[in-house]
Amino acid sequence: MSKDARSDARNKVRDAAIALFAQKGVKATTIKDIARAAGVSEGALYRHWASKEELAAALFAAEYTALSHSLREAAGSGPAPQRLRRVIAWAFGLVEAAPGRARFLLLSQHDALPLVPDGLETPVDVVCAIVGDGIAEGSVVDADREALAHTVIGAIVLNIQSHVYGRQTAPLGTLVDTVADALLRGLSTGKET
Amino acid sequence: MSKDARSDARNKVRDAAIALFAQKGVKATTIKDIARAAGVSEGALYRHWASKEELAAALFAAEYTALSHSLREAAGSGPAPQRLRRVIAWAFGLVEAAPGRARFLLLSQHDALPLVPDGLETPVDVVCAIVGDGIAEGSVVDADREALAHTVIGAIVLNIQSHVYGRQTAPLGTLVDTVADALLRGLSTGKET
Amino acid sequence: MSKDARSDARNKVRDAAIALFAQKGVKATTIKDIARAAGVSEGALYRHWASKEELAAALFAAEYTALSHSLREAAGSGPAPQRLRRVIAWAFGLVEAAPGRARFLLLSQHDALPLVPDGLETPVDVVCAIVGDGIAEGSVVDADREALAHTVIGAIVLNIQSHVYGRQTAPLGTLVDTVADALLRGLSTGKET
Amino acid sequence: MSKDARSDARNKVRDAAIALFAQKGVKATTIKDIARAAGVSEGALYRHWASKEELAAALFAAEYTALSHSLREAAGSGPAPQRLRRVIAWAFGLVEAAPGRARFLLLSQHDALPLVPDGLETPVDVVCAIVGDGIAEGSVVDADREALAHTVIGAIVLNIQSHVYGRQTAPLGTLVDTVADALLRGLSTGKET
DNA sequence: TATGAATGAGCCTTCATTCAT
DNA sequence: CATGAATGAAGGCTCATTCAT
Repeated sequence: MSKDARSDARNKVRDAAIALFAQKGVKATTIKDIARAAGVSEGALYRHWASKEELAAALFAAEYTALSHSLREAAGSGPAPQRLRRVIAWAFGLVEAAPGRARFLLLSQHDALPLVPDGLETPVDVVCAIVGDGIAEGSVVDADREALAHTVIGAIVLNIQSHVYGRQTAPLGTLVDTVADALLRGLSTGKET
Repeated sequence: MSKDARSDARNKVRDAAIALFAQKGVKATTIKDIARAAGVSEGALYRHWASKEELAAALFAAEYTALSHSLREAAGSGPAPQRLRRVIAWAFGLVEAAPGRARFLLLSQHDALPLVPDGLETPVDVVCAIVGDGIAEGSVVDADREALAHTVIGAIVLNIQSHVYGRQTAPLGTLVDTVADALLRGLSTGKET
Repeated sequence: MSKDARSDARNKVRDAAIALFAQKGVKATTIKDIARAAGVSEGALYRHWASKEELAAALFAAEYTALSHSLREAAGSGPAPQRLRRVIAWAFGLVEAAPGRARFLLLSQHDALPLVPDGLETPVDVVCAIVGDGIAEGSVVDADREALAHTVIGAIVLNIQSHVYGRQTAPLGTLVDTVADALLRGLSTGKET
Repeated sequence: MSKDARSDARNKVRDAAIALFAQKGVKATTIKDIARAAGVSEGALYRHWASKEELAAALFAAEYTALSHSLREAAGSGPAPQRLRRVIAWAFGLVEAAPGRARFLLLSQHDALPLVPDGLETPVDVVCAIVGDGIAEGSVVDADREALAHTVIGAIVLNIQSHVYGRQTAPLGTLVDTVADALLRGLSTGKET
């Protein structure tokens, strides 16, 4: 079906673009690069996205919100500290399962973050919400919700970054507890709901 | 004096370039942009740096190592937890004192970090060293030094980022204790040396 | 047909470039010059050649080897002195038939000769071979083959040059016998095989 | 004396420029190259010549006419064939004594020849005159003077070129007789005056 | 509809020339 | 006078985008 064919092209382009953007950055990746890697023509690309920049923005937004959903799902339910631990574990797991996607999100954030539309739920929102829940339920210390959430996210992101850039050689999986313990010891009140 | 004039040109270019790189990134900033903003000719730039890439790398390396030195100085001496708290306070202070520099370091890291020569001491090294000292002296929990250091750095960086991008509206100064308390509660053993 | 269009572009560029290189030399001819003269865009040029230098080298190599083949054909067979006379006649004829090509070969030789790949047969090789044959068959004096060949080629080239530069106003056609007689009287043994 | 100092600068520039022009061609040699090699400032150059092109033209014209004088002197007197033989010997000798100058004359001729003012005596004129004398005195065959002269000059130039470009490995000195014999056998009537 | 050749604005860089010191 | 930093036009080349086929 033509619909499927089109979807195929979209997917091939999406995967190729993410991989290339992750390797070289958006600016350094050319339309020709993407088209060749995806096995489509350069013109075909413009049938689905209006420009290279829009492609990057759309891809980033999609990955970014997909990440939010996955994170929310991975967090599950229960007391906030437990949910945060699961978030950390899941994030570290993602890098090992899909390093290209992780690198893409990392590398493109400064280019693309400003282009993400306002209403969408972001991974930051997800963690903020969990922290907010924790404060409400008394399991997380009562402090600036955003500040605590960014503390958690920062810890995750930088550990991932150091792994991706090769400074951290220990497998991320082995660090989940180290990071989560340190973080949760800092954020938790110790009281369970 | 010609010496001063030369320094002036260098400094004007440096400041203009840092501001522009911070606004738009290295790739999106043109030589013409920099020359115009600095009030010098395009050619003049090549008397001081061999290429745009080298300019970016030199600027980044200089700021990056200056940051390391400042961080080390700001940390002072004493038990690691106290030194880390001072690092956090200093970093948050820097953003309010020199937002352009902070944005430059944040935005250029993915472009320029790979170009920083190997031997130099980085801000990451500084924090790692402090954490390492803390572990040695028993004031910091005994865990992967890099992971803990990146947890601290990530917390700092992401809080700065959220401030720079306007998500966090509270002045960073008011968040020092929130972030430091959470982090240090997580990292400290409670034992002082 | 697209195939023809492509060939057209290549040919238009080739002809324009040869003419311009012949007028001003490779270095002094700009890509813009060529594109304008050929009626194509500047970028189009890079679809066929990787750089201006490669364009010049490819064009020169093609003309240079085409010249070799023509020379060899024009020489025909028979005793070396007769073949050399035909070479001279043919070379002088070429200048009148295609002065642009001749000028191009003359003007570009210092720029482009070093870029011609080693294995190719050059016009110099052709004349050397004829002289070598002549020595072997006893129709040419027994002396350094290269030196004799360059004597012949030099006589041809300089007469062409003086014609192209307007010093020699007599039509080259009328000089074939003058030059050939002088040269062959000098090279021949007088013995026919 | 300042006059001497100026002359020194002129000479240093001249020698450096000739060497560089001979190595890389006029276009590829920069003012900075010349100034550095000559040990003078870039601005100093403009005190003696109005532009790089004028420098090249002046240098070429000077070498070109110096060559004429040397050639005329070297030719000496006597029957034309003997004088031509001395011309050949002298030219081949020059290449071994001053290869830079020879290369410069060879390489720059297409760029600079059109700029040589009309009235000056050129090496071509010198040979033409000798050939003309030869015809008048009956020692050279009665044919187009220019054509015969260019035959001689071409033989010289191409043999030098093949030597300079490394195709001819035999020392030029050993080829004087080969080339001169062939040429003079072709041009002479055999009658001495 | 898909293709990929063509376009041309714009980029980085060079370098002849000028001129303040 | 000599110097060499500054200028800025111009060059070669790239690449996002368009459009004829």
